[in-house]
Amino acid sequence: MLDERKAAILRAVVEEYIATAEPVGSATVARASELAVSPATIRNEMAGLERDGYLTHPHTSAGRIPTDKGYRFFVDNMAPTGNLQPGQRAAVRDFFNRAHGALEQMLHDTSQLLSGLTDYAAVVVGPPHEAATIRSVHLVGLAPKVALLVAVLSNGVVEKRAVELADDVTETRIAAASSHLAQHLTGSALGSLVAPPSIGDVVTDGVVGAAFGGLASGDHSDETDHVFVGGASRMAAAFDTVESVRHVLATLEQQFVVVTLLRDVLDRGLSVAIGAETGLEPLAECSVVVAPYEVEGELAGTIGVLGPTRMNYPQALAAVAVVSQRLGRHLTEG
Amino acid sequence: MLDERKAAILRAVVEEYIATAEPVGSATVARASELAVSPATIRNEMAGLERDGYLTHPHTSAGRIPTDKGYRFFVDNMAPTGNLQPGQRAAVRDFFNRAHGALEQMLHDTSQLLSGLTDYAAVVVGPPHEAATIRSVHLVGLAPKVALLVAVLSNGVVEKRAVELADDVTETRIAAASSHLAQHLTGSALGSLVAPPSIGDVVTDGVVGAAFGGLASGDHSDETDHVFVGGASRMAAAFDTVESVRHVLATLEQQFVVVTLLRDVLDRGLSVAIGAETGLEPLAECSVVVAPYEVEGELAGTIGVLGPTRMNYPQALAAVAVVSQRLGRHLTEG
DNA sequence: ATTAGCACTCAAGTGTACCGAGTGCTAACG
DNA sequence: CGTTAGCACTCGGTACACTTGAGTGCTAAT
Repeated sequence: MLDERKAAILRAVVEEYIATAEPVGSATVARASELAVSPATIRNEMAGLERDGYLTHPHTSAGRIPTDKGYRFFVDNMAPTGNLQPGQRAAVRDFFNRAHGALEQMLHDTSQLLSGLTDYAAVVVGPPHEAATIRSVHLVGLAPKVALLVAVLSNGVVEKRAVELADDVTETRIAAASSHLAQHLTGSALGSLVAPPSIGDVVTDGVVGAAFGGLASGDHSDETDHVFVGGASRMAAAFDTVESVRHVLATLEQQFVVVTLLRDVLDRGLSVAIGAETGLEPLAECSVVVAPYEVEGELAGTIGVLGPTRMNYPQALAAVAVVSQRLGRHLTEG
Repeated sequence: MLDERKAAILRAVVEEYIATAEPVGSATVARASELAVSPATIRNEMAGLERDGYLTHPHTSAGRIPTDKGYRFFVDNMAPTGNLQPGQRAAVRDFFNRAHGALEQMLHDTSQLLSGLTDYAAVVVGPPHEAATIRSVHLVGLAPKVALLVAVLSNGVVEKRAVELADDVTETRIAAASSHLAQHLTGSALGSLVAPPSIGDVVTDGVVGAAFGGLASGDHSDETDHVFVGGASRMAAAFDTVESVRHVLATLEQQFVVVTLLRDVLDRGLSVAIGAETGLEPLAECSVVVAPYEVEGELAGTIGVLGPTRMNYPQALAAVAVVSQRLGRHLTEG
């Protein structure tokens, strides 16, 4: 553990570097920190911090910049749990008061909100579907050989699956299958479906089977369906080479990877992953701040912010905390 | 109009610049073009081309690069309507044979495909909803004061709208409203809906009205709902400053702008918009290649590719043409 | 009309010198 | 003994001069 003064110096370096993106030298620290000591003393201490792996040196005659470990210490031991600026607080409140309807739109807009608050990219992962129960199921014929299964879930999500039909299934058979499905599936959780019993008619049974299979099998692809990434362009500004931007963008485009990342971080009991801690090569220069949100007391989903390792952690933590909380409350009530 | 030789030289410059991204000089053109003339002659001609606005000069001792006008001429008069590479042809065929079900998933995947073919960003705009007819409508109660209206359209799209209810509308009233809506709206086009007649019960009528209002009013936001942008990270590689990338990204994130852009270009009867022709400031360094696709003979939607002005037009045109055609055919059949 | 020849331009690369920010070390200080 | 002033040292950045070479535009010869 670091002694009092080393910690203060580290904090000063981190805060300064976050603000300016330039290596910070002993003089700057002496000025910025509350410590009434000379730059020389600061230098000695910084040498120690470097030996212990909290700081680095781009080159001999430059100031210090934090390492991942340095950021980690900063976040764990002294992130001031910043508050949002009053204007931002108001923006969040406004946003959630102007309650929009559909869940998916809501999550999408939330990712925009969060990105706007932080000026980084924001990710919002919707509630998993397995837990939700089915409120209604309908099978609708579309074309001669294809029908669409539409299920409305208790959380407001609408799941749809195309169902391939054998040749010339009549409208009435589809209707029969539809009501049979509705009768047996309504009320059960998507994660634990049991196949409806046979109805006697072999054609209808086939339709029911196909439709049911679509619903049950689709589960694994669920996660992919409701991830919303907002403001990717904002985080571009935080990097200085096109290559870095491309790597990060490419990663953000893989929804599955993003979802996994957030879940991983949460599973490890963290709320921040810094640089290599993300476990993803292309995100080596990035940090992620995550928070779960709860609906009706149950863990429902995750939100997160992705920015450069030198992101404004206090601000990002505050934004994520506030938004996750309000989002959860909003979804619980509405 | 350009004489034979000038055209050949312009073509050589454009093709070379597209390939190398470096200003091309008279010697290179003399080597690359079929013309059996000396660099000096080429120089004279290039000076003419520059005077006429087809080429520019980054600086005195550099080669020439095409202007927007130069690209325009190239595209209009001699884009070789390139063919896809055999491997890519096969990839497209494979893609459309492995027909996935739901329309939206399909469009999303198509944007990925197109982006993969061209290595630029791809945009796919789905069919407008107004033309589609309603195949089925259901109103599903979600929470005490909120229900969800779900409409399945003939093109396979599922529209959903949250409907706010007055206090304590009973399940049976919702059911009544649902079947009343189904009875009167099924079969009509989303663009020309007429309000269902009163049913006698004032509460139920209220629910019906609210639901109907949601459907009818939502039209304008339709376009936003089904634009799919794929491979934005790919086009990052084509630019050399982070700023450029950010501008383009930010534009691509505004779905409405993207849709409008594609429609505008098509409305002007173009299939390519180059640089300033896009009409969008942040896309000054970009070109867009678009094509409509038809479902059952009717114009249904648009696809497009967005890349740098020095994009590989023949390739992009070929890719867009093939994909739009196969997409249309696929949607018509399936 | 074409082209060889040539003077000219200018970006990019190279070497040198210098500045200055910042360090690490040492010796003095309280 | 911790702190600090002083100082030599390091090294990236900038400025400048110089060279190189790609490429042009013009002119005069073919």
